[in-house]
Amino acid sequence: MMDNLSERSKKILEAIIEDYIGTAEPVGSRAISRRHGFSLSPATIRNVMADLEELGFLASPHTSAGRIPTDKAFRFYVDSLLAVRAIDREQEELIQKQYRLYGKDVGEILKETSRILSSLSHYMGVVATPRFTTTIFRHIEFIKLGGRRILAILVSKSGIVQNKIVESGEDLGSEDLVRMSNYLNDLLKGLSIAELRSRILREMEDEKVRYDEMLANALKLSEQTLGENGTDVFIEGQVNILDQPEFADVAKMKEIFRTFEEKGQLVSLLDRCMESEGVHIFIGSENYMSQMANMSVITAPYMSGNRTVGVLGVIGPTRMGYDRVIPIVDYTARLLSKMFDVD
Amino acid sequence: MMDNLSERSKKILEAIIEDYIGTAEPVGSRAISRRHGFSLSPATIRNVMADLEELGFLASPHTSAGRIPTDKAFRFYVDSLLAVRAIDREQEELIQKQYRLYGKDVGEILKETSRILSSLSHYMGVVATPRFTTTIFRHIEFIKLGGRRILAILVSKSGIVQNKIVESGEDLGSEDLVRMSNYLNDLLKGLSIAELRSRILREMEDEKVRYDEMLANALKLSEQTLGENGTDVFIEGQVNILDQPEFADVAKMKEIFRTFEEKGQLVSLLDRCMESEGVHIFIGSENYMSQMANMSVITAPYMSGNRTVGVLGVIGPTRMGYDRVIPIVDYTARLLSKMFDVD
DNA sequence: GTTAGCACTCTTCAGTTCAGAGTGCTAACT
DNA sequence: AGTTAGCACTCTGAACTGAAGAGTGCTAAC
Repeated sequence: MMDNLSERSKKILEAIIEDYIGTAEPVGSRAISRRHGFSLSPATIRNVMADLEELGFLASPHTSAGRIPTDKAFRFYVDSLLAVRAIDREQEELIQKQYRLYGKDVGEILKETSRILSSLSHYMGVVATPRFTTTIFRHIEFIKLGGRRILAILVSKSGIVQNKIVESGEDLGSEDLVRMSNYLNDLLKGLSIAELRSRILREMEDEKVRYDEMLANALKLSEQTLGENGTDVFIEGQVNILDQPEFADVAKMKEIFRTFEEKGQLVSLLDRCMESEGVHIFIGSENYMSQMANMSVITAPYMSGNRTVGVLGVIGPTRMGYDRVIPIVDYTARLLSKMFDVD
Repeated sequence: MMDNLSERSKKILEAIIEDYIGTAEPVGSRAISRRHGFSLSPATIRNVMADLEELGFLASPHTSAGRIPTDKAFRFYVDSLLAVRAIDREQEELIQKQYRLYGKDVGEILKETSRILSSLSHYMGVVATPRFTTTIFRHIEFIKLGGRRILAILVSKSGIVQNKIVESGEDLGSEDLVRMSNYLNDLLKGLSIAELRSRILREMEDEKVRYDEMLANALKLSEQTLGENGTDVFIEGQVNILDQPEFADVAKMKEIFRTFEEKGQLVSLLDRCMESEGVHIFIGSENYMSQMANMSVITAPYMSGNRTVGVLGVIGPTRMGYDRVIPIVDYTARLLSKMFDVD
């Protein structure tokens, strides 16, 4: 689409975008003709810029400022102009070094991942916690707290732990709970969490369950445990965007922080990239959120085995250094996938 | 100390503080003489204010602005002038209604608590996660992940779950792990986590352990599990402070967000209130952190049974509505303690 | 001890001016 | 036909100004 740009126009557009990425300021014709070796006069550049504006790639804040690339320009840049570098050997090692796997729980690892994403990109790092439904069951355990409160612990094959306080209809002893766990662990072995529910419902119909109260209880409890497991998102490096000049304004900052404090919207945004593999890029208005008007999101799903379980990424201004950030996101997703690998 | 203020001076100081809490602006003599029924002329008020400034209770930003209460003034206000109201019946119900205990894990409950604190106070809510060392052991469980990676799950009597990925020296089967859990659960029953370590070390000396490799392994793993469990802090409602006029400045906001992104300092600040019961208040410079110059912290510890396990609180500007916030913090801490109650 | 009066200081805000940056257009050049 | 120099025009941002307003401190009188 729209690829009927002359070679020269493309070069100039690219130069403008790169200047803008560097400075966050409208770029003028003079600067382009001087800084890049075009051997064209500002006047000529201006003509081209006027054309590019016509086509919707550039916009001018006002008459006598330079021009700013539009979302459309960035999309074109990312799709057609950008040569994504492979990740730096150096950065690769940096990421690996920052990870310390052992002695941490999964939540901490995810938070750490988010932190690493933010510190390498200098933007915000986000990691959505694994959606439990896509993982495979490994273990369930009930522990008696006081009264009828029972702590249910659910573990996925890849080591993700979910625990919940559930309430049993009647007073159950510790031995009952152990029996129940054993029964369920046996019953549900190897199923995906998504399948669990229907399996449990089917089992409830079974004759042997109907006459064994304990089993019925076990199934009821497991149902409670599975009910609605929201995804959470770890956002780190929010301060980084305060360094971006385009947000150096109290009102805008408020809006952004408010957006990310309420994580619901972000979750649904990230969810969109769960399906397909590889790095996704959403530029400005492509996020369908007015608050994200000047922000881009670069995401990649991470997997456990061959199942996508979650998404991670970087959020920054639309004028972010895509060539630099894309490989970081990509590599980090691969690395995280490796950690959730079920050999 | 410094209590040799005349009754009138106190009244005036109180009026100034309350005005300042309300408006965040320097308050002038005229305003005081008018708004509060002092039947004193501005000139008289001015004389008193000059004295109060002399004594270090007031400061003037410049010649012709009004005056601002100092940290010392707020301290005096909180200690001597403030009549802490009991919590509103209405608010009490509001808090209770917002809590939904079942179907959540402890982490979510704490985050929720922090959210509630922030939404009721309109400042920032903070909740430090329980320090595991002060809780009582209930259960340990090992689950085999891939290879030598083992997921260790540790549960305290009050239902706090901690999980970690640990590495075993050799390849252990699932049955081994079950035996190990059973052995440890029996061995460590009823001990406080703090006592666990020495108990384990003592057990390692025991003859029967020396000749049973499995037991030795179990102890080693449990040691790994116990090693360094950092406290985390949930901070919610950071956006709320953006509404405070004294921070409506990009540089200050950056500083504040940076302070709270790095949670270490905050943890050590909160730790100071773990020892003694009841509500603690730290005003401005009392926090010994330059970034907290204009902020106050109101905290209260929460318990499990009769042991303090963590701290929660509210962070806001020094000119916060102490009379309103103190009962909120107090009541929330009690409520959270009740949830961790081991009947 | 209290207060009215008044000179003085300092901030804030609305205008105003001015330099600088960048554009768009026209006419000339290759 | 594409490229370029020249120039008038527009808009912003920074610096300066003056006036209004708020508040103080001091003095002298009540």
